[in-house]
Amino acid sequence: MRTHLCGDLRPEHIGETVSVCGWVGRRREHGEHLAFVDLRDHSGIVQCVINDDVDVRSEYVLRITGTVRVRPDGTVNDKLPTGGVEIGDCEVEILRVATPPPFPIDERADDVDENIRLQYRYLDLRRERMQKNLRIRSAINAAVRNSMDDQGFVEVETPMLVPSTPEGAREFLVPSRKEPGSFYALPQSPQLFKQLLMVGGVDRYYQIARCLRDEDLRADRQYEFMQLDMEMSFVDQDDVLDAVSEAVLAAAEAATGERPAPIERMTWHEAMNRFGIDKPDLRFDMELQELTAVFASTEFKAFAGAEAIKGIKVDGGAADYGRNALDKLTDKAKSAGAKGLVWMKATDEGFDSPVAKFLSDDEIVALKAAMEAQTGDLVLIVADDWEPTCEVLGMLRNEIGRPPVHQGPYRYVWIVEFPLFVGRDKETGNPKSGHHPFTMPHPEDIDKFESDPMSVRSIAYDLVLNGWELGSGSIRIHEPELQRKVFAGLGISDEEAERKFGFFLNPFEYGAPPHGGFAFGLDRLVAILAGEDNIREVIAYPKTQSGQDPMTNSPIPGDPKAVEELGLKILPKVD
RNA sequence: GGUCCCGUGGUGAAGUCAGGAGUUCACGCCGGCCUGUCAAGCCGGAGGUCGCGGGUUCAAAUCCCGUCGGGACCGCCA
Repeated sequence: MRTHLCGDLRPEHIGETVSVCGWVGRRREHGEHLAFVDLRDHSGIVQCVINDDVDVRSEYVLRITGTVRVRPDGTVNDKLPTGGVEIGDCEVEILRVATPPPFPIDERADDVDENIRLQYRYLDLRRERMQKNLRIRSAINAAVRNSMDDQGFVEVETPMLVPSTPEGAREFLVPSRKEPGSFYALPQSPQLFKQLLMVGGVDRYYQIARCLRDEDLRADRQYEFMQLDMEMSFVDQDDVLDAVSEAVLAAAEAATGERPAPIERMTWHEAMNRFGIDKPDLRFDMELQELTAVFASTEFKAFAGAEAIKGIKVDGGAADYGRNALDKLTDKAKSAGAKGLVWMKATDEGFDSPVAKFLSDDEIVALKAAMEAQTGDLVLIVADDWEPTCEVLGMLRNEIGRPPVHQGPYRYVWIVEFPLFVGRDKETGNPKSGHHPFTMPHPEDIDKFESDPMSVRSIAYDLVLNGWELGSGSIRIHEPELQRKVFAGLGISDEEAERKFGFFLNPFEYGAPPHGGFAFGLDRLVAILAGEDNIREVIAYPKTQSGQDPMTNSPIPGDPKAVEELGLKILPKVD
């Protein structure tokens, strides 16, 4: 039907007779015998000059055949890539008329209520922004596949109907028709199957896998999302990090045209200490400063005896944060678990602060030096145990200084040496897994299992980009001895382990190779590389925060017959 | 489960704090004029249950209560 794409026409095509197909973006009529039509397809728009009286309106679908010609002097449009040429002597074929769209099919729809964009997603997708995002996504998928193929990985598809697993995210359940009362689950990840692929001798597996989790949605979370899932045999941590880095850097290069520098590494402990979070955004400073020594012998009760005292400095922030704003920050700090928040505004003499009178002159001087505080700076201080102190200041640091996620340079970082155990179960008091219970403990820390379990590190790692967690992985335990030891640390008995994880661990008896792997979220990577703050913008048909699809109105009530056939009974809703 | 913000012709906004006739602006739409525009221009027109329900009031887009929908975040996401 067509010889060229609208956005591809250039002066080199002058004189050619071409056919282009697309939608009417805009028409400008100048009486009966002259009209300009901007015809749009995914490649861009081109101006068509129509001398006949043809009734074409917004979003009509046209095939236009005409001659490419140079635009008359003074009418070149520098804003358009095709702006040097136009199609003249046009023969217009109306392939389909169209109802006027509910919103303009251009960048002005960026401001339209997202619910309306999603209700008419097929129109939203016609826009340059969405076309660009879908194509970046496609390019990233292709680059990832190529990179994994080049590195000798084998793509294997794992099932979508899987057994329910006892731990982890809430699952979507699928009722079995043949066995009423029994259910499949949709996979939160191919974890079980990929590790068994290692037992199966696949050696290097990958999959661009759809994963599903029935947890509340966010800007960076959808019920269903895509992961580059991979697993490798006979490797250590460096092998996995190298392989994933290669794929991520190739994807970034495909999306931006520029290959990022090698990805730096940081231990979890350093990330917490310097940035107060395990997914630090390295695009801005405002690092946590160590103040414990400054107040080692303080009289100030809120600081005395605290395990850790740390502060952050907001350059020139004294003027920006009035009493009201500081109260809000304090509330936020408290709701994040802080006992309180001390704010101090640096002055020429010392500090303007409600607590300044409790501090000695030496402490004031030492504090100024430690924070490198200049007049006009705002200093925020938290004193508590080490971890909550770091976490609260990390939250405040992000709250105050973090740019939109797409802005500025891309800062990738590997966070390594995560703790094996994180927190304790409220009921049993047993430690909980940081990553999952099959994660390899750090060999140097194995003797600390009984004496100090919370300090045991693991061979688990996260990949972080601009403060977003892209994904995580670990070296897995492949020896039953060590697995038993970790289960013991988690308070899981042999019987419970057999009941909960036997189907997974028993195959390891047949010769599991040492192995490890990783999975990272493609939606998040695409969003950041496409300059979007929300993964819905890089997903063709996303769900709203309440899990609805305004276009299809799903979810919808089940057909009573189908429900009955599945052996289900719907109970009335209870509050 | 929680905190905060938002809901006004097809679209985006102003009006809401401080109640007084569905008022205003821009875009779009329909009709007319117009032979070089490009977010074309000029003239005219249509289009609204101010998300929904209740309350207060002589009077509610505006105040109060409830509810629905959307968004950001916390919890949650081994």
